[in-house]
Amino acid sequence: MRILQLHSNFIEFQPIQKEIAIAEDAEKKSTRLEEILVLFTAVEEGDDEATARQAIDQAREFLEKQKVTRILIYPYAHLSSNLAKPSEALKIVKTMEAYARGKGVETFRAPFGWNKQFTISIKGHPLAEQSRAIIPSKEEEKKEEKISEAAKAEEKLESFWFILQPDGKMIPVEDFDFSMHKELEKFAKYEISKVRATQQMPPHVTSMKKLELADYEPGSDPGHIRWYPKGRLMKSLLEQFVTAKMAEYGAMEVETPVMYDFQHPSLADYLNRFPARQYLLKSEDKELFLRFAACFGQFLMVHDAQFSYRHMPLKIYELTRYSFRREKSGEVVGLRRLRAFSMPDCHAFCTDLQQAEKEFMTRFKLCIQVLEEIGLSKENYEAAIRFTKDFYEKNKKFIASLAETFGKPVLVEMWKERFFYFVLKWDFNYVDNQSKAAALSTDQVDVENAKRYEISYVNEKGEKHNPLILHCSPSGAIERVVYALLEKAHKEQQEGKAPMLPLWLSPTQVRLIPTSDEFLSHVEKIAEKMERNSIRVDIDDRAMTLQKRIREAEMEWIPYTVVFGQREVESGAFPVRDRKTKDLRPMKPEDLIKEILENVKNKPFKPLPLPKYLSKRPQFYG
RNA sequence: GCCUCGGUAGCCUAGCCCGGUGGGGCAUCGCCUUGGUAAGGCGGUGGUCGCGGGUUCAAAUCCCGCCCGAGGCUCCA
Repeated sequence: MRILQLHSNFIEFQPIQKEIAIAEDAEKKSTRLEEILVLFTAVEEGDDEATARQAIDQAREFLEKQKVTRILIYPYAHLSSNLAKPSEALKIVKTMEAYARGKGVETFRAPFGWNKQFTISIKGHPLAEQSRAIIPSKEEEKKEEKISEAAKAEEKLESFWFILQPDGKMIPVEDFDFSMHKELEKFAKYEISKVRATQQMPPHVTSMKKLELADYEPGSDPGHIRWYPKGRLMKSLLEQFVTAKMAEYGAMEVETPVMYDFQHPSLADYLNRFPARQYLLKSEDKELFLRFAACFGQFLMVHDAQFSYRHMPLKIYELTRYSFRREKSGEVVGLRRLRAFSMPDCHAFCTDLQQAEKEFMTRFKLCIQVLEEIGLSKENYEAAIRFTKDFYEKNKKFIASLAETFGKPVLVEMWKERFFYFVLKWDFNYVDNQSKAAALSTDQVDVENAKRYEISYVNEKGEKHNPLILHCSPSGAIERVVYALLEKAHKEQQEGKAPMLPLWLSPTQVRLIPTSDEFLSHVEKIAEKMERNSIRVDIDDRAMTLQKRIREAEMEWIPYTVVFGQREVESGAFPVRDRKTKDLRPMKPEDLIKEILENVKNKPFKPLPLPKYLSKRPQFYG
C-alpha cells in the first residue's frame, strides 16, 4: 500500500465521473474539509486487512503528535503501478475507514472508483508532506493462505517406485519390462517422471457437451458443473448403483453437513494432515470450511456412538453431494478434476490390523466388481499400491496378496517415512487419451484419526481402544466415472468401433422412427409396451427426412434405432439398427425387450428424463 | 498459482498480420417436401466481436488490465 500523507489547511474535492463498474454511489457535489490529515491511498496487490490497520495506526501516531483530529481517506490509484483489483481495494479502503472510526478518529472518505478533482492547501511544517509504503508482513500472508502442513510436507516427500507382480515379486520400476503393459507404463510415467504428451482438447469435454450430458457453468467458480437432463440421469443412476452396492456390502448410509467450523479442535488438526485447499466461508463470527470428503461428519458421528468389538467392523457410508476442493485453477479440467464433486465415501472401523486386512481385501474385491459392473474392466485401468517402508517390512505377504488378487502388475510407491495419516493405500487409475491418470476407487488404512477424533470401542475385556479406520471410495467421484466412460468410448472410436455408453446408462435405449405421421399410433403402442418393461424409449416424430433422423440417433449414441412404416405393419417384425454390432437385425419387439432386460439386469432404472417426443424437446447445447 | 495459446449469434468458423458498415455453415422459427437406414429445398429471426480501459477522425482488428477455456509447469486422498 502506498500513501501520500498531507497535513492540510483545507481540501476541496468533487466527484466528476465514474471510472469503473464497481464505483461507489456518490453525489457530484463539492466537499470542503479544513484542518485535516489527507491520506492519498493506493491499495496494492497483496494488501490485506492487517495492512489497512497498520496504515491507520501510523497515521494516528501523526495525529497524536500534531494535535490533528480528523483524517480524509482519499483513494488515489496513481501512486502505484502494482494496484490491487478494484473490488479488493475497495474492501481494504473500507476496512481503513471502519478501523479509524473504531479508534475514535473523525474520519472522512472520498468515493472510490471516481474521477475526482481537488484543490488542496498544505501546511508549511517539515512533517506536513510524507510518503509511505506499507508492505504486508510475511507472517500475515501465511495466516491468510492456510495451506495445510501436509500439503507442504508433500512437496518434500520422497518416494521409491516399484512394480509389484501378481506372483509377489517387486521390481524397481526402471528394471521392469513394460512391453506387455503399455497402459501401466503410461501410468507409471505419469506418476513418476510427470511426462505429458498431447496437445488436444480432452475428448470427454467435447463428448459431454455434444451429448448434452454436462457443461461448464460460467456463472460459478471453475470446476463446478451443470448437468443437463441426460447427464443428470446418468449421474443419478451411477449414484443409485454405487449406493445399492454399499448397502449390499453392509454399510449404513448416513448424511452429514457440508460445512464445518474451522476452529473445532479435531478438525483443525485433521485439516493440517490433508493436503487440500479448502473453500472458506465466513458467517457471522464463525469461520467455516466446505468439506472435501465425508470423513468429518462420519468421524464426529462415530465419536458420539456407543459400540464394541461385537459391532465391528463398523461400516458407515455417505455419497457426498458435494465434496469441495479448491484445486489450483490450472488443474481443473472437464470432469477429470473438479472443485465440487460427488464422492461415495465409506469408512470401516476395525478392531485391529488382522480385522483391517481382512476387510481391506473384501473391499478391494468389491471395488473391482463395482467398476466392472459400471462398465470399466481391469483392462481399462491401472492399480497403484502405496505404503510406508516400515509397514511393508511387517506385511509383505498381505501386500503381495493384493497384487495377486488384481492379477496384473501394479505400480508401487514406497515412502521412507509416514507423512500422511495412513500406512497403506491403493488406488485404481484411469489412463486417458492424453496419457493422464485419474484415480477412481481407493481405500486406505488410517492409523491416526481414531485418536484425533477420540473414537473408541470396547474390547472383550471391557477396555477402551482406538480402532483402525479404512477410508474407501468404491468408485471414486461419480463425475470422474462419467469422465472415464467418455474417455473409454473415445478410445474405442479411435480403434474403429462406434463410441457407446453402457446400455443401462444410455439416456435413450431405443429410438423409434415412424416413416410418416401415419404410423405414429403404431409406434406409440410399441413404446408403451417397452415402457411397461422399464426401457427408456423415445419417438422421433419430427418432420425431417428419415435419413436425417437416423443420423441424429447415431450422433446421440443411441444403442437401438428402429424405423417403422408400412412394411412393419404388414410383417409384424421390425429392423433394429444395432449400434454395437453395426448390423440391421430383423427382430420382434418382444425379442428386443428381452435382449435389453438381459443386458441391464440388476441395474437401477429411471425413466426417460426428457419428453418422449423429439418434437417437444428443447436443445440445451449447440 | 506461473508460462504459452485462444475467446466472433445456442454450436462450428472466416475476417485480425496490414484499422474504414462483421460473412458462411449447423441449430432455432415459417413454408414446401411423407421420406426406407448417417445431412431434402426455400425463406426469416438472431451479434454489447469475452469484459473494462487506452490509442485513433474511426477498433472485431493496435496497446494495457481482468475474466473464462486449452496445453505445459506444478499438483492430484
